[in-house]
Amino acid sequence: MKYHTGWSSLQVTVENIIFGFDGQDLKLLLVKHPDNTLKNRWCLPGDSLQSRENFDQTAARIQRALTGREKIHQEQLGAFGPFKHSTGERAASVAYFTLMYIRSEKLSTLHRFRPEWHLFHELPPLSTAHRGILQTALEHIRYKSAAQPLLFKLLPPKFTIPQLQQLYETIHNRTFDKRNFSRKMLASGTLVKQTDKEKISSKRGAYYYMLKH
Amino acid sequence: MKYHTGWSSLQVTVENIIFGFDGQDLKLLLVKHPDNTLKNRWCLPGDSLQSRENFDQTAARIQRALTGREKIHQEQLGAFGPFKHSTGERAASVAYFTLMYIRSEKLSTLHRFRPEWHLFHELPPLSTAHRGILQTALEHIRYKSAAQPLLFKLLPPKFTIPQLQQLYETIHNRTFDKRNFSRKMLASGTLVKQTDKEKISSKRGAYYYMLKH
DNA sequence: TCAAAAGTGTTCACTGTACACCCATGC
DNA sequence: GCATGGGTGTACAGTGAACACTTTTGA
Repeated sequence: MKYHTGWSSLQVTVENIIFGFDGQDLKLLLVKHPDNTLKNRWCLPGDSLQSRENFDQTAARIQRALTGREKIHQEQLGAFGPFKHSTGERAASVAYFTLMYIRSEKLSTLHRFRPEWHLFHELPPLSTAHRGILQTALEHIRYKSAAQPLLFKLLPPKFTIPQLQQLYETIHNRTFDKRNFSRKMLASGTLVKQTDKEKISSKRGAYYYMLKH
Repeated sequence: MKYHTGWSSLQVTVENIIFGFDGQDLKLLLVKHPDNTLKNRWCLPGDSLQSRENFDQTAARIQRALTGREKIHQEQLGAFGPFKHSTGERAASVAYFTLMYIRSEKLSTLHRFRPEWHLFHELPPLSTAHRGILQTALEHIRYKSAAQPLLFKLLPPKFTIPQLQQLYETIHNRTFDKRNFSRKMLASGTLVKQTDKEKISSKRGAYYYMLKH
């Protein structure tokens, strides 16, 4: 055992699972590489560390560069690998996930890697490593959102209970009873009913809610 | 954003939080560096990756080398850093925790880094980075053991309910009602009562239990 | 016989879940 | 006037938490 002597160094990238919700569908942000080996292949957005950055800061920078937004909820999932890449190089990933709501701006105009939102239920093929990371992210989010108000991070400032329920059902891949669901959410005491309604997805319209504070 | 080109490589070590329980006290395995800069300072055991190893394998190797045992429960906590070390180098850690019971063998004879079990309540001073990792490990284990039968991994094949309760109380840093505690543990259906008793810690003696299968 | 730890039951509040009907509106 | 999705209440079971006394035995 070498023990902290004879350091061997490693190529490390920070990969980002960026989930977005537009009030209707759950989506995942993917990019297309401009380099040769992975041309025309959709990938999780990622980058290596810049000098003086730590992992958290790198993940925040990537997310900011692609989405144009600050202060989005972000958590680390862990370190994966090292994998043997198709290029023959061995490299490791530190993976993060991000939860955000999707405003109407087009992403593609913002960045040269052509970031695009993909419907979560219709994702293009990803590499094995990226599929593994995505699977881990999903399990993590399911587990955590069962106990904590995590999924609110995906919602816009104003949202309806049916939207919230749809989001939970997509993530957990099951249905919930709407009476029990709304009772539980309202019982948390963090939702404030607004006076206006969302009238796109139904004739009657559903009241908007906002988070307290 | 460089995006997977112009790789910058990083010095990465795998650090291990190895918890042990001897039926009485919770302990943490620490080592002493043989090199100059950190001489006579207790540290978390860690190492860099050997060629072809992934993070899981490195953690397993370290743990095997120090404890002489295979197949011990091990989970990744995540990636930390990069930190600026006292040597001036920037390096990152991937941290793992391990839960095991302590047999009677002396560790110190097994390894040149003088691994020793330290009482969890009386740890020597550790570096800031290592203290942070340890804190994360504790929170993770508390959170997870509240919902899952994680702490059984710390127990020897034969154990008593009072030992199990003491372990939970140490990890969670609180007391539990012994009637509720034993009822809940027995209700899980995974404990098999033995016919013999542990008679060291009380005159009456406490029945041993084993995990099913 | 006393001290020290082991063992054991009941009650209550809360939480999750099952389940069905009326409401408001645009077409 | 009807189809579509929004909104609401009740009953029951399971789980977690509070709480006190008897048992065993070594010293």
